[in-house]
Amino acid sequence: MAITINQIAQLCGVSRGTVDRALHNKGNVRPEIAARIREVAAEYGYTPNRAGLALSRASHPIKIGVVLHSVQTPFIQLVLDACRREASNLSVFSTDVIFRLSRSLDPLEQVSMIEDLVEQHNISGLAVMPLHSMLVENKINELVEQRQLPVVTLNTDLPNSRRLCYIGQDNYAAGRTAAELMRLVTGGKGIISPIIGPSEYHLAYSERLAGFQSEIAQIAPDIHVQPTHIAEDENECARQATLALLRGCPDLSGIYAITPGYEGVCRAILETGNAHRVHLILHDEIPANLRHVRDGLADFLLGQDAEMQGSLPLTLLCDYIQLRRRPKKNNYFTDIRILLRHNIASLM
Amino acid sequence: MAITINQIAQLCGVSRGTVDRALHNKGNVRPEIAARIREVAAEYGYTPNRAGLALSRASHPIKIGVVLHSVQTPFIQLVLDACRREASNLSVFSTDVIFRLSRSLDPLEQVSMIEDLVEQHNISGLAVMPLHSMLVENKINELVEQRQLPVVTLNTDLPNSRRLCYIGQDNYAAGRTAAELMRLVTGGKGIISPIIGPSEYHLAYSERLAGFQSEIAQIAPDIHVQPTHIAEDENECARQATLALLRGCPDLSGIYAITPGYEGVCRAILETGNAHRVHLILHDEIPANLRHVRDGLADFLLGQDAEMQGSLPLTLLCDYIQLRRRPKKNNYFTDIRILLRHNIASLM
DNA sequence: TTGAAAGCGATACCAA
DNA sequence: TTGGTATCGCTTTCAA
Repeated sequence: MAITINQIAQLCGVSRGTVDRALHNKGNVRPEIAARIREVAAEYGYTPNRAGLALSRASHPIKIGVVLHSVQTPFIQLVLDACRREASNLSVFSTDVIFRLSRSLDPLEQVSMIEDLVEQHNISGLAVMPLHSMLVENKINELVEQRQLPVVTLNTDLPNSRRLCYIGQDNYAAGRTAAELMRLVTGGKGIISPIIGPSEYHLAYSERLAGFQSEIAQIAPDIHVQPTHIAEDENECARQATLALLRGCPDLSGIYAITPGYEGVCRAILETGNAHRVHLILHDEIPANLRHVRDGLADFLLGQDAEMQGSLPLTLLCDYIQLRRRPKKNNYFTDIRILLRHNIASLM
Repeated sequence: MAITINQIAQLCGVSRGTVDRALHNKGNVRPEIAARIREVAAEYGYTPNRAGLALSRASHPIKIGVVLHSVQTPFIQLVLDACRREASNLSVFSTDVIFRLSRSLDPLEQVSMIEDLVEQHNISGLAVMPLHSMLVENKINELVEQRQLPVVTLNTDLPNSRRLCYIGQDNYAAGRTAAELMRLVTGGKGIISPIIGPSEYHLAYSERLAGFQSEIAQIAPDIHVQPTHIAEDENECARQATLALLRGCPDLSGIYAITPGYEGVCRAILETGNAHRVHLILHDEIPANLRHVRDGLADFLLGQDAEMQGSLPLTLLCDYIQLRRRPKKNNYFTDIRILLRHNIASLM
């Protein structure tokens, strides 16, 4: 059993209250006594008991804000689910989580959501899936610098901001992985079209495409890459674009579906009836996509760990706020999961 | 905030002690009052507050036993690390974990380790990586039936025992996945040799081989599978066997290394100098194997989630013991991870 | 059969 | 600048 605040008090011949004040630098302790207390605490490796901490906080829970966008997409739904689950675990530690969810890609809206959490709800930490905009970046930096609020980014990063850390995929590496898999199934030749939705505010998407293109150029110079851009990452839009693509390019060897709208892509392939010719690699480990892999329409699925993207940000913030424990890493890259017909049974 | 035992007491007009006795069936409560208390608890969805639970238990921690074998192998080391980490998290819940580790494959020793934990240490739950032996199976059943002790299996299962659940890979599916990958890289023809250590007491190993063989037969009938059995899952033994294999079969297309001894296999391939001809698929996400993938010696690595295999058994046991919450699933299959050069950067 | 009280570890607040 | 006390939710023990 670790040492407790009571034992430190006894060892130093003072009361618990004094120890508490000394360890939290609240003043009102004679400097030499404070020093002695901190010394003893360090010597015995004092760590506050979390059950005690939680219980004493029961009437004044800590609040953590979560800001997500694109919540209508199935993958972000999974992240949100994981986040809610972890939130209910954290209620054990007397920590409340407040959600602000958006379906749009509007940086102004995101900034105002953050402001609302800070001003109205007095949060002690923020987990955000940031839009790729200076407005958001500046707001994050302001929170960190002027309010000492810990901020973590999830799913998509703003690497130049002053966030504590990032939890999510290395999207560039995911794109490179897709390239290698495409080389394997096509034999390294033919025309491939990545299909990508609007990526202006969504760094993750453009990184996947860049990784794919750069890797194909290196390992399969005989593959011709011809991106298809769609106006919205949504099924009908994706379907129309895929239909046009398949008709315009009958000898297409492969499609790399980078952004949501997967159902639209799959329907278009089925409708044009060349399911057996076009190789297909999809992102996002959602039930519908798993079914397409099982049924043989898609060769591979690239998954990312929704569970970890939802839970780890809250865990890290909670540790930071309660125990002042800084995250060990700057980037917590989640797995780049490769799923095919043979290893998805336990996920369905 | 969930309802507390105090609030239930007030609602029912009795004291906390009475509520406690009623909810835990400790007797000494008038039946009609007990019924009323349980009714109110159910109505308001009472769940004990874990911080309170933990704190009150601080002086009498719950004890959980962990029994592992093959601890000298690098993968089990990772499982053990994860297990230790989770154990230190659980100390928050006033739960102590006692380890019994073995390097051998002796069922008698495993049984006596379990007995020691039960008799001498009075554990309230057991997580075990079981040997494939009736001795172990009977012992597990005895604990469950005669002592109502919850038992979970990890890494390797005894599906016919009365364990609460299994946490680990679906090894048969892992073997099938290896088969598909081998088909991809070899083009579906040639001679392939799975290399496998002693699997008499180690169900996981024989399942991988069976899965591999059955799937190859289905999807790549032109591949000839020719297993190599080695006497010990250890490097020098594996090296000798691999050298003999490569010399005896110069046109070998692929090796599927199923059990530890990977370093030996890799050294043998490098020594005979045909690193560029033989395709290689390895199990186990350990640092040395990751390096072989990075360096191009191995085509694929099949990983399993050591983290989850170490932590989930303890979490589930703790929930079961403290909250009487039964695991939701009979099998918690961990990911069958496919790793190649492009998606391992974040793991190294 | 029931209730009251102490204790677990930490924090907050009031009184000295 | 300090110490004492109440509080959080639950279990355990002792007394009525």
